[in-house]
Amino acid sequence: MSFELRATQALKLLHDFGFGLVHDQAPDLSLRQLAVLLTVYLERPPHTVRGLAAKLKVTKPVITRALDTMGRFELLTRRRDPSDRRNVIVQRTVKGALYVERLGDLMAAKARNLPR
Amino acid sequence: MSFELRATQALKLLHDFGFGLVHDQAPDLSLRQLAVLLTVYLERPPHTVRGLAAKLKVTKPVITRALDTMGRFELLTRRRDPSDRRNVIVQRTVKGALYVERLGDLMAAKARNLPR
DNA sequence: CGAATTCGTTACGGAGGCGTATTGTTCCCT
DNA sequence: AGGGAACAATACGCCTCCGTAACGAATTCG
Repeated sequence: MSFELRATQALKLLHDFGFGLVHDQAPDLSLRQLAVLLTVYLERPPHTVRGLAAKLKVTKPVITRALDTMGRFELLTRRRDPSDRRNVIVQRTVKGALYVERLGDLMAAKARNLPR
Repeated sequence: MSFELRATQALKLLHDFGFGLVHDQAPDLSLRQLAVLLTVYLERPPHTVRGLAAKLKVTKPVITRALDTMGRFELLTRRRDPSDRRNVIVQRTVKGALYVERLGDLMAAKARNLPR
């Protein structure tokens, strides 16, 4: 099992994947929002607004708004940190987990159809 | 050279890739715009507004606007079809080719760092 | 030739994005 | 306790996006 993905194959994968998402009427997230979502689901908690902003090198309102939007889709939730009530902890949701899982499956499926 | 990309690996790849793009201050394109761009650069010409709209299952103004935006970044150009002057042909640009190439390279690089 | 069709674009009202600057809480520290 | 720092959210003005509907230009067809 190797991952020697040539650039041309990577492009086709990206194309097919993006196509699948647009085609499926999935919420049209921006690359930034996607990066936030995947960070929360792939990296180790806890995730704060400040931490996410620093990690992505964007301003805090960008994160707040991304959480607003994706929260509306129920892909994420916010919770106040009990130990330091200034902080907001970003949490996963069932819907979000399913959505992320679908992303992975879709991409893996598209990778399977790549020409050698 | 195989492409058995597991879903979890696909997600990490997507995460790293999105991260790289956001980090590099690349124009924050939406998934739709990315799909349009890659279609033009990967599929065989000619590409018309109508054709792209049909292929992506979106309305024509969506394509027009995507061309406006990416045209501003000089990633694409429009040209009137001489043989049927109702049509607009979407064409590649040097900047666009470089940008797309960079996308492929970035993704291939991220794939190389994937855990087995 | 004139009417109907086919293009891409534009207009419109509404929604959401941006960065900067400000606000309200909560915590820290002396 | 009280002043300052840290945090997330909000306000602001501006820009881009959306879908629906209307539009002008070009072509096709009767």
